[in-house]
Amino acid sequence: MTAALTLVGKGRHFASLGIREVTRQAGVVPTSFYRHFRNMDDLGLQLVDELGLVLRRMMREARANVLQADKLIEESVAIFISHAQANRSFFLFMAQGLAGESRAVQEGIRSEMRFFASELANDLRRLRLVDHLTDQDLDMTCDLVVRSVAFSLTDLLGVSADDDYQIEQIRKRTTRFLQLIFVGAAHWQSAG
Amino acid sequence: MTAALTLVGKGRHFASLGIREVTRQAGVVPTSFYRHFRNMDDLGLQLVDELGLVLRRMMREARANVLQADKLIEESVAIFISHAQANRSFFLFMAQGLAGESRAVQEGIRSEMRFFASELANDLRRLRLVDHLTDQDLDMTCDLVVRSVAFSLTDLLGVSADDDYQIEQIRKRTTRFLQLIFVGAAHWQSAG
DNA sequence: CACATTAGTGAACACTTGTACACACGGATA
DNA sequence: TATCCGTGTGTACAAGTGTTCACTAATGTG
Repeated sequence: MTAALTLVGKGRHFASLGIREVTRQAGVVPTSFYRHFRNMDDLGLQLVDELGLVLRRMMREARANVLQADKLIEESVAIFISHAQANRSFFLFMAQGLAGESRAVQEGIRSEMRFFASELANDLRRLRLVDHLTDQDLDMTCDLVVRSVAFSLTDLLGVSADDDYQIEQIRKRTTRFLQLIFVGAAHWQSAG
Repeated sequence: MTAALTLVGKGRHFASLGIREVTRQAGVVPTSFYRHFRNMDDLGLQLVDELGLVLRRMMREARANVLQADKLIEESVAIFISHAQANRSFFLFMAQGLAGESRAVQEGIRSEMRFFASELANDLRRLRLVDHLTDQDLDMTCDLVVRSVAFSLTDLLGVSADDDYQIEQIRKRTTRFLQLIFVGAAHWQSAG
């Protein structure tokens, strides 16, 4: 699995990886592959599971670090970006998988995103920041937030990991996106 | 090119297509490929160019059909969805290419999206619907709109083309996303 | 008409690919 | 101590891969 991620990190697309290629990168003979996975789709699914762990760690850190509400968005975006940098290959895999070849992987990633969105909704509810929204409207808002962040991810992964200027631009833009969405949410009742 | 799109439409990922595979689908001998393209990346780039045409046709239709402003969002989303259905393979290719293997294709698609967003900004400006926003804020809003719609695209392409119920759900959700964003934009000044 | 250009053909090349099979080693269990 | 069991190895095979080259048939231009 690490070998596959390494190749993805080098710019390859997961869908174009072959069994021999992955085992070669892992420094192991091709037949060993079958000791662990039935095929590449299977490997992809196990990667999705690990992706879940990465996301949960990220949420935990965000909850621990975001103390005062007024900086909530900025802090969260910063944490997200630093995690995306630290696990670049993982997030690359995630971005690829969303429109990938395996329906199962696609569904898995989508489901991780839904989970993430619902956790976000819980947190916001708990912080009593969104009392005027119905549950349904809050879910929608969080869904949109997660999608926007996920899309920013593809921006982020498109620039080189040490291009601080561009990364800062992406951070600012993502922050403003979320601010815009929350302004919308704050005034939603009047238009809903 | 049609052959490549056909394969993508059948669920294959563009990055995993080979020259022989594409020519086979095209009913032509492998060597003929080189009469038209230098390699698969080249083919991808030419597909991006054609994608531009598809998008432009879509914008033209939207401009022609969206007459009264109060239904602007709903109408536009509907037109987008019907175009996405009519050119499923093209949009599938676009969704894949955003996180694809070829940096050039990636950049091409991104640039088409930027163009789309800037045209949208022009239209909104012309309709005098957003007089209170600075150019910069309007650009940001349109960027977010285009991204949200693009993400909905991956939802849409994930369900079968004749699952009317699911498609209707996606249409409604996308519409509400955009409404939320525009509510945010309408009140942006107070928070910006 | 002669000619150049374009698109397609078929054979050939040196590799790479997925997968099967029998086998070998090391650590845990009984 | 003997026996599994998980992991890795080496060999093998049929099929598929990208790319080359020289050849041919159709097209439109002088």
